[in-house]
Amino acid sequence: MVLSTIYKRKMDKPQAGDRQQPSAKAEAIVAAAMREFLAHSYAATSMDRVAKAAGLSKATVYSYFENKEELFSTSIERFAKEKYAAVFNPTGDRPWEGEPRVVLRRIVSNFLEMAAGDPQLQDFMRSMMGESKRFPILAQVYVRYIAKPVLETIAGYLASHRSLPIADPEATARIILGSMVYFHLLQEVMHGKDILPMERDRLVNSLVDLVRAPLRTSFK
Amino acid sequence: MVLSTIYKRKMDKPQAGDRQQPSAKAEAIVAAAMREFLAHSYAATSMDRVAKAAGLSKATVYSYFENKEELFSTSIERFAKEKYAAVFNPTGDRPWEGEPRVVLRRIVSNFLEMAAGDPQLQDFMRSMMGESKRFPILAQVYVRYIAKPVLETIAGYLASHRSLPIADPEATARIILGSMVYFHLLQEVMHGKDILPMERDRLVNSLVDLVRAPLRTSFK
DNA sequence: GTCTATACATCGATAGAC
DNA sequence: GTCTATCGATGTATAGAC
Repeated sequence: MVLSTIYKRKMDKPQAGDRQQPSAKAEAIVAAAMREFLAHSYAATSMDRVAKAAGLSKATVYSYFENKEELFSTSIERFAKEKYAAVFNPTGDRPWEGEPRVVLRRIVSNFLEMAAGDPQLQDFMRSMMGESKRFPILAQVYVRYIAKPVLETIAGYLASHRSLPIADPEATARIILGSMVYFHLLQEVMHGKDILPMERDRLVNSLVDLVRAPLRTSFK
Repeated sequence: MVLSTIYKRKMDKPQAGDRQQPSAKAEAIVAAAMREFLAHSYAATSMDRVAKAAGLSKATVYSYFENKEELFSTSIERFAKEKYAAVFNPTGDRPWEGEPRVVLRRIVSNFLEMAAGDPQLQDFMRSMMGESKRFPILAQVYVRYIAKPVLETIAGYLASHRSLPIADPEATARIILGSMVYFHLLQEVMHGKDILPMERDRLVNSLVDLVRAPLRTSFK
């Protein structure tokens, strides 16, 4: 079930067309809530704060959303789907064209650079992880709309280039995405870059080596 | 600076020996706080709840710890250091002995199995990530006391077996640990195992392939 | 030293004026 | 429809009794 469909239902004579055309005011509330929730976490964000950020009174906010939990779910789900487009469509017009090693380098490099420079994405990861117990369905929105399509795209690419030495494309996609995300989590989200410094290119190089041409020398 | 050294200082005549020998009551408070904070997150855990779980009054808790933030930091830091021992010393008496592919398989397999069966570890990851903005120093405790030694151990192992086809042991250690942790985050923490099912062994096999002997067949 | 009782603030949510 | 004002609950932290 899509969370954004459970907007508050008014009891008195709902007009036809209400559902397909959310008001501009509801949009402003969601936009403000998105910013505030991401910046200060669910618990530390008061409804007064959201109302003020939206330029409305708290009562008005409550006339559009049933309660705090629904507003949070709606806002974060919206962000997840918008952000997914950014992650999924890397910069550059034809990111998936070219020689496989070049493509993989471009994809990984773009992701790491984009993630490191996007504080909102770091806050989003914090929210997702931190609230995944209280809002399990929201965590699954992340899995379904971000992780799953990205994994499928990578796995599909690996599988469609049979010349690559990849025995299990789906598992290899997990390795590639997992390495990137955990690198981002350690360096940026967990503030580890001063404690565990590492140039992005070293990770990129080692990941590209996953699809390296087999060596000709024998050893062991 | 180690957080656990900033226990509340009494203003009246501090006795020598107080710092090296925390009272049994302080230990009980930390133990109770650890359970409650991990189970319900920082914001959702009240000091009343901690006090009740410790079998003491709230005023007594405040006589041992300056405030909620200090108690949280102390408790989570304690958990991080205790848990580190469990992650770092996998079950089995000699986990690092044997043929490299066998060793790697054992290490990865043990980690994934242990992580999936430990709800407290999942809660710990949620807390670390979720509170990494409000408590950046605590996130760095995770980096310093868990991620760093694990990465160094893996990298050291890879580096000391020069026959392995590993160009950059430190970056490869990031790939191995990142793949394991993100797998755990997706499947368990983010409740993704029903949406993105995958047998652990498929990830294990693909990771072990990282140190595979180079193929003899040429292609492309 | 430990407890009970309470001060003080904040928050989610709503009633009622306009 | 939107606002102001407020209610009731809860939470942190402390004063004061014992």
